[in-house]
Amino acid sequence: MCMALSVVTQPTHRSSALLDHLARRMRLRTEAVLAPLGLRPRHLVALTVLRVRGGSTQQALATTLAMDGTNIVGLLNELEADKLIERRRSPEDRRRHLVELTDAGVKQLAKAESALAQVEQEVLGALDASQRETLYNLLQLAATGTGGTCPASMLE
Amino acid sequence: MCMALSVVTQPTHRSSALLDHLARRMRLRTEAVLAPLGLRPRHLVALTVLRVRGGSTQQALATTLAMDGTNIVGLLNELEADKLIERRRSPEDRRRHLVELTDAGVKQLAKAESALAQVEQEVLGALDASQRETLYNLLQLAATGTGGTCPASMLE
DNA sequence: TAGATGGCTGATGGAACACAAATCATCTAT
DNA sequence: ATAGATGATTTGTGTTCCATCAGCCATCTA
Repeated sequence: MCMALSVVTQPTHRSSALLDHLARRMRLRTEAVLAPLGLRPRHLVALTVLRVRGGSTQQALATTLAMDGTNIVGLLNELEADKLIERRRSPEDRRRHLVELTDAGVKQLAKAESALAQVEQEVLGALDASQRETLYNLLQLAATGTGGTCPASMLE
Repeated sequence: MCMALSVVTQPTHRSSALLDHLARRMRLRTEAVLAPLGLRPRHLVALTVLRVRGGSTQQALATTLAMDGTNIVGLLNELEADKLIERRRSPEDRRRHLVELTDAGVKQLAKAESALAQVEQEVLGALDASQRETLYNLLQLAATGTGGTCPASMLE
C-alpha cells in the first residue's frame, strides 16, 4: 500500500480541500443537468437520504443534512409540491411528520441519477470503473456510518 | 469485490449526492476550525492547488478552481494581504501574474492541515486509517488527474 | 497602430442559509 | 387538568458566496 512512502512525502493527508474542490466541480455540472428535471443539488441529497433510510422524521433529516429545521421545511415543501415526497403524521406522536419518497420520487431520483452518468464521467474521468466503485462505497460508508452494499471489510 | 451484488441491488451508483453531502458536513466543521487562522475553506483549496502546482497563472487557477476570473482576483487579494501568496509578473508575458506560495503560506497551510485532523476524525469517523488513505488517494487522483503519492495501479 | 488578452475594480443580483419570532397542534409531567 | 415543552410551519432579516457585466489599464500580437 506504499504507506511508508506517502507518510514521508506528504505528512498531512487532509482530504477536506480535495473534497471541497471535487464537490464544487461536481455541483456546477450537476446543477445544469438537474435543472431540466426541476431539481437542484440539495433536492438530490435529500431524496438520496430518504431512499437510504426509507423514510425519516423531519428533525432527523435536519440533523443528517446538517441544516436548520426551518430550511428543511422549505426544501420539503418544494419536493412535496412536485409530489416526490409525502408527509404523513406519525401515529405514535402526531406532532411529527414522517417523510417518505413517493413512487414518483423514486422514479425521478433514478432518472436524475442516470442523467448524472455523463457528469460523473467528466468529473471522475481520471478514475476507472473499479476505483469509482470504491470511491462510492467509501463515501457511502462515511456519509451514513453504515457500509453501502458491501460489508466494510471488503472495501479495501 | 462484490461487484455483481452491488450491480443488482443498486443499479445506479451516483456519487454526486454523497460527495455533496459529505463536503457540506466537512465544510461546516472546517469553517469553525479555520476561522482562528483567518482562513476560509476556499482559501485552503487555493493554497492546496498552489502547493501541488508550485505556482500558477491566475487564469490557470481560475480554470482548475472552476471559478470566475474576477472572483479569483478577490480571493488572491485576501491571500496576498495575509502574505500567504505572492504575485509576480511573468517574464515572458508581463501581463500575466505568476502566483506562488510564500514560506509563510506553506507554513500556514501546514498549520491549517494539522488543525483539521480533528475535523476529519469526526466527519470520516466511520472509516479506518487505511480507508481514509484510500479515499484521499482517490480524491487526489480525481481532482488532479494524476495519482497522488501512489501510482494509480496501487490504488485498489 | 489596432485589436486581443490578462488582470483589476466596482456594481448588481441570485441562491443558499442561518437565525429569530410568532402560531398551532400535540405530547408530558405534575 | 393544566402548564410547559416540543415538532412543524410561516414569515422576515441578514450574511456569504458567487456569477455576471461594464469599464479600465498594461501589454502582447498581427
